[in-house]
Amino acid sequence: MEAVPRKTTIREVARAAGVGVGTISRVLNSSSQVSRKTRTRVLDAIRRLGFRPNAQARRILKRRAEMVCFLLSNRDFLHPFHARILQGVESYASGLKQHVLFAGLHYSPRTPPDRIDLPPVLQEHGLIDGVILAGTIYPNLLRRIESIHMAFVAFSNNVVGLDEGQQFDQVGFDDFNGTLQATRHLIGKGHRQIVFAADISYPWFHRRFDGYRQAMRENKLKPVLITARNTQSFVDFGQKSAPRILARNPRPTAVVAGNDEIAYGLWRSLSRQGVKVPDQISLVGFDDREEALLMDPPLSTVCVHKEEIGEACMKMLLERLHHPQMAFSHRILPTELLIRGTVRQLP
Amino acid sequence: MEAVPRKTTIREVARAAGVGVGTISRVLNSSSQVSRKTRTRVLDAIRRLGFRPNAQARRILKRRAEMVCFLLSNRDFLHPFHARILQGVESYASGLKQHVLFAGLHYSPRTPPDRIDLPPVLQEHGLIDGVILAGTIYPNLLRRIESIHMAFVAFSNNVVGLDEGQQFDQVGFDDFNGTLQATRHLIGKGHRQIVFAADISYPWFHRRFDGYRQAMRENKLKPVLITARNTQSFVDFGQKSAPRILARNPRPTAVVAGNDEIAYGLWRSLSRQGVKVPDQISLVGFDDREEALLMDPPLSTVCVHKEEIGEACMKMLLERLHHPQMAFSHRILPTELLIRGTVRQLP
DNA sequence: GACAGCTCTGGAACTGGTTCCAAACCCTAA
DNA sequence: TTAGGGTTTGGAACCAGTTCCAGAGCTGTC
Repeated sequence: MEAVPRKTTIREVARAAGVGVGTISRVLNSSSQVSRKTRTRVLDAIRRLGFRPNAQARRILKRRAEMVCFLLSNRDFLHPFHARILQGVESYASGLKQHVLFAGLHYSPRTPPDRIDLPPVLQEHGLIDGVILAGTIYPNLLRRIESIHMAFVAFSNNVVGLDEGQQFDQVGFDDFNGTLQATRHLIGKGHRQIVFAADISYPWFHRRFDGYRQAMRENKLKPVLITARNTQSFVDFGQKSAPRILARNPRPTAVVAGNDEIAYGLWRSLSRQGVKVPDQISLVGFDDREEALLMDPPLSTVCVHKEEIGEACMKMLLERLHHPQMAFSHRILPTELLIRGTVRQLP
Repeated sequence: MEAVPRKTTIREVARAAGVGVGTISRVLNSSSQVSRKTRTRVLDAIRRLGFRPNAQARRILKRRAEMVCFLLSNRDFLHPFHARILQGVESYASGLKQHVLFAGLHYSPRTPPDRIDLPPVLQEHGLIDGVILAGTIYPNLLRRIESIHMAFVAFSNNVVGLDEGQQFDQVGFDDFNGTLQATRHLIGKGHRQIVFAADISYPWFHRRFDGYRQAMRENKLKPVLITARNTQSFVDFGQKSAPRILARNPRPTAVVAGNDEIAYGLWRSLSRQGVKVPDQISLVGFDDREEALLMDPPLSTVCVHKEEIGEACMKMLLERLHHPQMAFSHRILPTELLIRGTVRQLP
């Protein structure tokens, strides 16, 4: 361990190695021709002086920050779902020597775009090359980001209230086919009385409902939507919708829940009333959140590869940065049905 | 919306406002004296040209990146516990116009310090001012960070295998007093047969066990440690320790679980065997994780203010940066006992 | 009217890298 | 020995800010 090697500059290294500053730069960027002899001499000096190039200085010239921001909007806590997307972004990014800044933002969908108070990262210029938008995204935020001419990619499943015309880069997963597949699976297991539980005023639940409905219709079955009122959370929604499901006549043999939290609430409420899952009622969730494995038996659910979403967002953002004129793209990743313990084969 | 205001520089603004570059800089940094008249003229030009100063350039001169890195070690996923710490860091930081980079790292406790392959952020120089270490921290990582002369603060509860001598800035919460308080609470409710369930080879569980033991001893009660073998997770640990608890004679009336996941596993296993919580056995957890509220009834647990930890880490790191010679500090935040539904008053 | 003392301002020099051009160098062939 | 080609190298100019110093401008007092 040597003593405090404070801020050695490229010029000092040049002097120590007896070469010009340009040569040091060439060695550092392993670009173009430097003779083997000079190269080792330079590398030696670098090691001796404990030199590490100042990243900021390079960035000015390169006109690239090699940094992107992961912006989580309107979430008061970083849920594992988004945390995994963030991790996907980070692990892909770090492989390409790109860095990821984390920032949070709270705003109202009704604030005019130019009034949205962006976090400090987005106020400065040149700090980041682009943004990945996660959390709930309203059109005014999109317009705000556009107005500062910042490249961005949005995680599209939580985009709300978008006027059709608006075009931008987005990555999401397939809500529709997820429930379509899950419902077909239930039908394949002999179920006929299948209901769907969620509040379809959320656009993603609406898409999931459409998938469920499609599967029901193609089998000439009647789709039924179950909702609950005055709920404080998705788990609560699940709990409150349980009695409504049990009250139906004939009683449903299976439920497609809008997401795993609803499924969890449903399961808890059902078990409390002595209704066994899957013996008396089968259950399928969506998202593959932590709750799925906390249930007993573990929940069959539609799995979303969150890290992959993050990776795809980062990849798309980099493409945008390299080709600013490129047409906008919307990538939809497939989902996967995870068969665990909450679906029973009917006789 | 004006058309593409690409990279306006301070010199262009100076020309537009008919002043020198120094004046622009002075206005931007709201430092020292600039006459009211000139100031408004400059601000006007800035607005007209849509000028945003380049952050990188300033950083070189200021010798401050105004950026720190949140480094999550040896976790293959960003658990809500750490996610909340990250959010605490970010929200405090952004108030002070500091930025937070997220990075992950995997390493073995046996890798020699200089062999640890740090993420790109830490390899460059001047990109960040300091690091906040979260996740599992072994001594070799601490030495590695020290060797690159980077300021850091560690979240101390997950520091493992530390030789006493090593000094560094750390923030943690009070494992010992948490279980001490929780156990006293149980005793106050009339419980006498209380066991503690966790694998105390983890240092934090050992500290929690010590707190439990202290409470038992000061009431002349015999501490009992319950463990389980071949477990895949904490939840599994809880499940597997349930039969061991029930097998004891006399049967315990209460359990202090090492954390909420163990408590959850315990609860699930107990309910499956028809043992009611809290009617037949009381239960207290630790950490106040999501699982606590997913239980039925919700779990009484020792609450840790995670955002506060993040905030304290950031605050301490900034102090270190301003006073590099300052003595090391170790801040221990208090915990809070959350009384919910899993503790019964004994007659 | 001269001089002191203050505030305000312009712009050169600077930060620590990269880029590029011209010059030096090396080797081969005539 | 010299010309010609490619390779390697030095260093000035640059990027987009900050800092600092000298000087301009203003006011007030003797």
